[in-house]
Amino acid sequence: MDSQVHSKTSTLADDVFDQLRTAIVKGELAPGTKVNEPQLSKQYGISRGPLREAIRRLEGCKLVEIKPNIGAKVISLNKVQVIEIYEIRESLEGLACQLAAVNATAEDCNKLRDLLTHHEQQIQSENGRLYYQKEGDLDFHYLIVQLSANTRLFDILCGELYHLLRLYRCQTSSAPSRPVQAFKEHHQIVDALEARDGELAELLMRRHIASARQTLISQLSETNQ
Amino acid sequence: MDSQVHSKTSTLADDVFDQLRTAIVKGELAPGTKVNEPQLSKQYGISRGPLREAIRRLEGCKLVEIKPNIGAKVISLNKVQVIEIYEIRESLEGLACQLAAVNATAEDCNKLRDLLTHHEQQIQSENGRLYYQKEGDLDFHYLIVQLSANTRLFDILCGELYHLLRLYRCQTSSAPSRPVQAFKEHHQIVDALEARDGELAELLMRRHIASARQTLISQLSETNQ
DNA sequence: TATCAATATATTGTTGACAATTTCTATGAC
DNA sequence: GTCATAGAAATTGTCAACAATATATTGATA
Repeated sequence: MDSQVHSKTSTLADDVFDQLRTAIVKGELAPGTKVNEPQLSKQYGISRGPLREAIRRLEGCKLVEIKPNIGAKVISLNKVQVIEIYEIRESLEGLACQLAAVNATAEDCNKLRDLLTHHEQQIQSENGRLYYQKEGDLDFHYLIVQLSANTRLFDILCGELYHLLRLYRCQTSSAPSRPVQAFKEHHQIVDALEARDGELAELLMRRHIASARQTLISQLSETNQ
Repeated sequence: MDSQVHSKTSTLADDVFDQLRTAIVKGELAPGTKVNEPQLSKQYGISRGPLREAIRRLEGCKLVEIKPNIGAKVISLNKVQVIEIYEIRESLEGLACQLAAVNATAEDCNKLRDLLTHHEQQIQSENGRLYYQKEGDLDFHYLIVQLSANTRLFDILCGELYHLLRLYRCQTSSAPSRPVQAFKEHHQIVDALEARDGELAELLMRRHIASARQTLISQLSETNQ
């Protein structure tokens, strides 16, 4: 029964990769931070071998940049790069809506409604507002991408781009700046999905993300990071 | 002058990563192949340390899959996954055209024309036909993505998805099946770019890729790989 | 002959040591 | 005080050895 009690299901490199990635995405390892191997190997209680493997994997994910003989640095995004990501999001999440409109069941749509209702409740209280702004927005988008049933699309958006946006939000301590409007738009998108109107859902989603991008661009002209 | 003659500009792990990635994308390391560490470390004349780092980086790029205590395997795509990629291409290359229409200079458009003319000449001879089908098609798309000036878009398409398509073409020994029609469509896209009509360029590109996807889907119903 | 267990071999995972390079520090010249 | 240089310290790159696990082989049994 417990025949695989002896075999480990993960390696040290895998574990540390997960921890490092989480630390980077959550901002605990701030963008631009140098990755110090002796320090981290002590901190995680492992030798430098598996640690370096984890760092190389992060390099493959483009979460750190390695320069020979110098070391790895946590990536840091400037506003131009974030705007690039928003352009891609607009395109890809439009696709996600199109596909989701075909796949989503009534149950799926209810789930989306529940999520929005829950966010609405959270947004009432001031601390909840913070919660919604920080994570809730992406939760909604996350679910829709799942409904697209396109695995690679999911990987690109939920496994890469959303991580980077979280990173950037930590980096700049910024939150989505139009939560109430966004909330309304989210409901409209679910309306379209329920009506199985993929074209409309795509249009609304693209417009939704384009608005957020516009907000970012206007911020760009103010400060210059 | 030659003060940096002593410092290496790349590590063994970097070099081997490049070689392995090329080998995978070119099909020399066939999809599904097990990555044998002792064998490869002998072949490249390095120890297993940097080799494993290179493999971990490939894992980050999703070109190999590693199972603990078992090893790495070169990824292999099935048709469903390729169709997923085509869906994403349709979306992202539409975006690329939109952006390229804004950025492309007259010179850039001439470059695109030259490329197509060159392909036209190649396509005359039978062996050239093979060349065009194998690489020429992607060359055209590559250039347009460059003109989009969106660095991350370039990374996703040219640094990931095109690699995977090459991989798949090697895997199945298949070539794009509608080269003449594609050729015509390419010219139409350049027409739109020259006219600075981003909307039209996007429409044409999306239709162009959608056609290729349709061809794939009809092949899917015949054989089942 | 097929199946299972025990052993042997090969492969992967991990570590610590050493070499190569960079970064920090202190000394001295101007 | 600033700058350059030489040496010291720290960090990265590489390797070989060992431990842990998986795979292959052998032989015994039904």
